[in-house]
Amino acid sequence: MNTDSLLNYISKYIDLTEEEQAILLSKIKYRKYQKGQYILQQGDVCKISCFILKGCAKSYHIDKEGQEHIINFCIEDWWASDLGSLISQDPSDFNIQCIETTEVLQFTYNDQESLVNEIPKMERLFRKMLERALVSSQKRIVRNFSLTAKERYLYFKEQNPSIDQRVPQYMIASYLGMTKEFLSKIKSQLILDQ
Amino acid sequence: MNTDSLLNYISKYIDLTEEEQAILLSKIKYRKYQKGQYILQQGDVCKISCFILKGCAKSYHIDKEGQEHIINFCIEDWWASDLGSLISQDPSDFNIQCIETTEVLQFTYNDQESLVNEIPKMERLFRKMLERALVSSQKRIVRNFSLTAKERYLYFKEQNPSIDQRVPQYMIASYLGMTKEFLSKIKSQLILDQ
DNA sequence: AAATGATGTTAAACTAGATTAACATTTTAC
DNA sequence: GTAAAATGTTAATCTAGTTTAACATCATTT
Repeated sequence: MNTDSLLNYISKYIDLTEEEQAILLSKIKYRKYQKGQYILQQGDVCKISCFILKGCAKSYHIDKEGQEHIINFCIEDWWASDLGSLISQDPSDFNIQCIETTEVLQFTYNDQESLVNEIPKMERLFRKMLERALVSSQKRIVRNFSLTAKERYLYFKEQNPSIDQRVPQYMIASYLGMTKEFLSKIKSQLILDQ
Repeated sequence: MNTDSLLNYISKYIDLTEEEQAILLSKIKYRKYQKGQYILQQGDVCKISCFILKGCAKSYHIDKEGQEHIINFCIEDWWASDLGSLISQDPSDFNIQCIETTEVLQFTYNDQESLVNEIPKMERLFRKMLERALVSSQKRIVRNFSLTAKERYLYFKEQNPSIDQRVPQYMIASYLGMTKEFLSKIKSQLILDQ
């Protein structure tokens, strides 16, 4: 179990002693998912947070018309979870499905809460992570309202060149809130523009 | 300075001793804004968080076409701030303007950070607040993608009947990501439907 | 009570993006 | 290496929501 990238990630926010690191790691479980497998299925209660070591997953919602809406791509050094379901323990509205073979370090919400009690400064880590996630979520709402489909794609591509390469185009269209046909049109226009 | 509603709000998340409450209150400043006044202006660095005691403010972004996009309505027992600017100390992309005479309890980010150091369990409060805010922000993104304009309005009205009454209709349209003319059309259709 | 500004309505013309459907290309599995 | 599945493209048609513009109503000030 390679825990370096998790410890490295955490060290950007807080300093942990060797003992604290040991406590943290004692709560963690390594798991490997094959492409296509679900980390979470809509309707199930979310029990875990996953730190992605390697691979890629999509978290998405299926609406009442059966349409898939991608909320996030989860890649290396990101977290995959449904926070809403995790804290309420209500059934989730989201699926999290691996679109590549994906290796994660996971811990349960209970372990996360007891971790916070044993190592109070972990609270600060989670607070800082949540701050950043909230800011980026709010900014996304603004972009969805104020940018055209083309502008949204260009922004996405600029901010996430690696995801743009890595993920099928129809999923990017879903993430950006447009149809795959329209994104295809946008891309062919962009080539003509050059 | 009436601090009951703030203390009551906090008590839903954590228990503070009398001394801790005193420390908290020592960092807080009461302020009254008149209708039309700005708590924050786009381009300024956000220095404070405001807990709303009474009144209502809108936080909004003005895009490059000059269009206003309302991010949130801030009413009693909510917070008004631009977290992104507050944590980065970069110029804000948002305005927060009072649409009623508004009374707030405010504290600076520095005071908030030192508060967290003096009373570590405040970290938990902020974490829990952020968790809820992030969940609701993510759910809003999903709604914006998966619901029609009419459905978004009906959901808003159901969840926020008091804001629907209290705030001019054209601002609600902006918050919901549609034009005021289209919201007007939706509402007249809804009356016919009955 | 008249005037001004803010808010809300209606309707016609328009458009960004969706839908449908047929086809092309790439990847995967056997 | 070929069939099947997954992904991407193109184009015609359609529609949810925007734009524009004129008018109506309500609230506030003098």
